[in-house]
Amino acid sequence: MSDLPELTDPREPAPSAAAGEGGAWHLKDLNETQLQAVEALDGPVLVLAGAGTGKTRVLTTRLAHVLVQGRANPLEVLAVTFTNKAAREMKERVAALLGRPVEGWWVGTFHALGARILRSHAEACGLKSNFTILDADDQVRLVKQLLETYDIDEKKWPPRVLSGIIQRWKDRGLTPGKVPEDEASVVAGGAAITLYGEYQERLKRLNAADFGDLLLHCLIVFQDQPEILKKYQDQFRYLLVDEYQDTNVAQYLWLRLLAQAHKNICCVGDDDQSIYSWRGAEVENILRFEKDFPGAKVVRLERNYRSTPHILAAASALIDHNEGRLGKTLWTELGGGEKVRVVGVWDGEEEARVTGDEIEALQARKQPLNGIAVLVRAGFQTREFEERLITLGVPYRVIGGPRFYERQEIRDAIAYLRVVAQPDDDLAFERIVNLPKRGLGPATLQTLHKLGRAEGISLTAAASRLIETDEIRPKARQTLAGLLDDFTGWRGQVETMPHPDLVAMILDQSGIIAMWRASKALEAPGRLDNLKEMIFALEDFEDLAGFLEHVSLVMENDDPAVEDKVNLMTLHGAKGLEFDTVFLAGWEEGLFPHPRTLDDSGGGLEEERRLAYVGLTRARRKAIVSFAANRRIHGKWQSSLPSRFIGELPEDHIDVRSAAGLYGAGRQGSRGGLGEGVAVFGGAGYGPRKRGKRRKRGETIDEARFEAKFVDGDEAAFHIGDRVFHRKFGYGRIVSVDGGKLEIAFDKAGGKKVMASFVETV
DNA sequence: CGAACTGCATTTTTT
DNA sequence: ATGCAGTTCG
Repeated sequence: MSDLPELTDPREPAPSAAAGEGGAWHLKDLNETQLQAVEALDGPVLVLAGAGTGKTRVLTTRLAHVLVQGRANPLEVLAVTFTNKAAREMKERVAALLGRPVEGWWVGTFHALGARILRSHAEACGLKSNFTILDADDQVRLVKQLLETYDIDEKKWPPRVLSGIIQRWKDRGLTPGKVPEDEASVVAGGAAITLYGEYQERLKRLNAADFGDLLLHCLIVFQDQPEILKKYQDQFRYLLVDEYQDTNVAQYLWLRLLAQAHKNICCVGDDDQSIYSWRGAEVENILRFEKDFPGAKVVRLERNYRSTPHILAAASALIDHNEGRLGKTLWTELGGGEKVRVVGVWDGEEEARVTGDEIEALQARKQPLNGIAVLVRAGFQTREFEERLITLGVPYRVIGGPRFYERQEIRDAIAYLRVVAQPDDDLAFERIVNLPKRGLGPATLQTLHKLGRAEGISLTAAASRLIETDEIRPKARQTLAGLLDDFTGWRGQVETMPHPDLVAMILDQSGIIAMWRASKALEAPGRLDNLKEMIFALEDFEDLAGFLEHVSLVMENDDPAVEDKVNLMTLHGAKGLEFDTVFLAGWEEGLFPHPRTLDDSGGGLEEERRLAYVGLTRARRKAIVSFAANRRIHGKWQSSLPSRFIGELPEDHIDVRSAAGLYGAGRQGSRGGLGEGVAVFGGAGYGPRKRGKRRKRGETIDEARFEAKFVDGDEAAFHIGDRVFHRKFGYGRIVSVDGGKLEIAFDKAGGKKVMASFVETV
């Protein structure tokens, strides 16, 4: 395990039938099955693409092939993905294959394409073409409002939950009228269905659509207006679908309708990588493909170009425990490589320490940090690794954190823009009517709501009427009039002023810039920076509307992976990525498989297992699975057993290094090789030896050991106002001291709460 | 209006 | 433990 294994030619170009045929330059480098998948242009095709089998290459080559062959022009090709990232990649790679950019084609996410169609036919489902797209946050707010108006107990039916229920119905293509009786009467005591109807009414009134509507409304339009459907059916000669195992019913119906005329639909996916059932995905779609599209050709991509034989064997054996798979047998011609390492440690801290040491060792051997990932089941688990990497001074990035456009100040700013662009957008109006504080409190808002509801008009409209009356106090009336004037003024400039200037002006005149300037909150400077950044980002868009569409549909996390950093992310976040070395942390019962998934009769467990499979198959050369015997979850210490998935890994392909006794005695199906007589972990050059005494399993751990870090640390040496240095955040000044925690205003990174042990005075 | 207090839940995440 | 949301008090 000193150096990475020598691999026999990782990217051996597969000789194939196409290689020799002149002219088909874009087909060279494909292996035989890949070629089949690319060349089967007529009729329905299902490509079962195992992990690491060159799925993206097939997808893009096929698209290029359709165009090169002159089977269709770009307008006649529909290619759908789930993420903007995947869509972008597809565009780039096809353009690269063709050696020229492609214009006007229909490549995008389901939602973006749905929105594109809907903008042209909005009136067919009761919207105007400038409808607003609501994000998850808006959806919940709206549901909450409805709960208040209908006096439903929010404690009993939290808005988030109800919003989720509505969303799931939409995922299944169900309008309020189509939800089955028996289901409707049961869910949330029958309240959910009523709410769903009202919710849809409200959306229409707001001239808004949520994400689910982008597809659902398309379906309705297609159903009510066959001539519109026909137009698109005829137009799309070739359809290509990525990650088919992740489609929900609405997406399935949408695709099936559009594919009806030419039936040239190619779906690519892997049932073993279906990990999104909780957000409406139906594996059944892929399992049923051959029935849905009679005469479908099925191509299995089974040759793996990514991982070593041990990793592949371990992953295959694991996933083999699932039932109802379409079944694939991955193989590779790669040679060499280490077995999958399975590491048992005492607790989460040790897990982080050991992982960190291993990463440092890789770093010392000049392995790029970008090629290293630590994958965890749940987001909170990244924290321990972060802390460890910070102390080691190893650069890292956390993938999947909060996103730019979800920040409060950005959403506030956007709300202003939304009201400018779309005066019916009550949700946005409400968000900013009293922001910054201008004395338009709940009383005024209530009056507005009442009037709006009575007259069936938007809040903006209600406001302009209200200021003509004396139903509200003169002061509020004046302020409101001023605000409306501002909006009118801004709207008047939309056409004439460059939009970044306009937005800068709006942010200024609205007072939100001044608000943050005046704020003495720790994070205020950072917020101002973000607002500036947003104005800067506006340059990239044609106009305000284009920007708003981007914000609603493309809430992306584009972290340019240019810097060399270790990647920390959840298993879900890792799908579609690959790394030389993958650390799979926290493989314990009670954490992974996650208990919340286990009640659902077996299906949940299988999805967790697929998640494990996804994790393992991310690794090119090295996979290290770890589990801790003790872990603190939600502030409580608990001891835990190794995940059942560890027991499902084939003995011949794993290398177990666990401290003796860390496997609980009660572990079922434990094999002799595990737990007893194995090299005691820590004896083999694994960095600092544990201090403190060891406890018996099940006994509460010595909390003092953790306290100690702070007590005998230099906490006492910190005072408010001190200048300090932090490895990650740089220089800053202490704002408050709370035991082992410091609040620091960093010069660059803004306000943060950090552990005293991670900073030093300067 | 804002600070302080209380109760409560706490997987995964895209669009 | 922690953070968030809702409530209460000054």
